Amino acid sequence: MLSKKTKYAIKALVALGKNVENPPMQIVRLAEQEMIPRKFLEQILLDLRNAGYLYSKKGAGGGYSLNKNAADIYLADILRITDGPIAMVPCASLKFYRKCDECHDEKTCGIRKTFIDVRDATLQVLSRTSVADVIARETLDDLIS
Amino acid sequence: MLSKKTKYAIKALVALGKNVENPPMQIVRLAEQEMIPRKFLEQILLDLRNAGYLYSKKGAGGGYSLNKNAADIYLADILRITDGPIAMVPCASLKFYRKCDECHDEKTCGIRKTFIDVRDATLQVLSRTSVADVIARETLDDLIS
DNA sequence: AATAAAGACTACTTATTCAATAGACTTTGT
DNA sequence: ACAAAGTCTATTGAATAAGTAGTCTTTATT
Repeated sequence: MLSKKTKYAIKALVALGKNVENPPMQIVRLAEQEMIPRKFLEQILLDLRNAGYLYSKKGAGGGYSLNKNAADIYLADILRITDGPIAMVPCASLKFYRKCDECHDEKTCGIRKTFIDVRDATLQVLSRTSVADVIARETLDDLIS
Repeated sequence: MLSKKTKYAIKALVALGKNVENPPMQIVRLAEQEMIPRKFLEQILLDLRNAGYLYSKKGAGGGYSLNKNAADIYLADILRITDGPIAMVPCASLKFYRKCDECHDEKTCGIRKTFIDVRDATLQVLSRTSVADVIARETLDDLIS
């Protein structure tokens, strides 16, 4: 399951993506609008900022805005920042590889191979879906329904 | 991440799948062989049994064996027994649907749509991979290397 | 019939991780 | 100078996962 942290991160990015024409958005406003606990959101935004996805400005009139085009922010990368590995077992992780405690011989582990396939299938979606895509999908259905 | 419970479950099924020509295997033996805490394994096997995947026999000479052909035991179903939903968000789950707390309007939720795609991609692998496949993949590489 | 070898079931405890909160510090515009 | 923002680290509380314990039931063997 996705952590709340990750859900909040995605929601924040989507909100900032929609806010791109306007002046930077303050944490407090974002927290209220998206119903995210303020101090928790603060940490999340900080992580995203330190990873280069957000631009922030201190002081009066400050706030947060996207530091990249929404179309260049992929969910896979966000998940990795907030939740760590995408693979379901550490030994199948691309970016956070760790040996499984339970695993004797990784070379012949059928479980590992299967979960590498799962990881690839997951990434097929997540590393191609951007914040812009998520926004597009929302507004698309707004129009239809 | 997969829980240890699920990893243990898969390992147990694989071990029992390999043991299919022999008399039923006792919990204690299985626990030793697969390095799984005995009492924890006991619970796991019970779950798998109650779900119809294992046959068990009490008393002297008793033990556990598969109740289905290993080729008919799919990982997706096992995961659901031991870990619950496969989807990364409850609102995208096929078998364990629940509304997300954070979600206002599910109909237009871009996050939901994306994670339905992820779920489908994951199931594409997990609902086609059986215990027999896992075993095959192990022994296959035994031969090659 | 007695006994021992197994599994069945339920309850409990402990450890770990997640979610949230708190507070002191820094930067910047007016 | 001051207030409005973000920065950063530490701590607390809650939930879940992992593991443990103990008693009950069934069955094969003698």
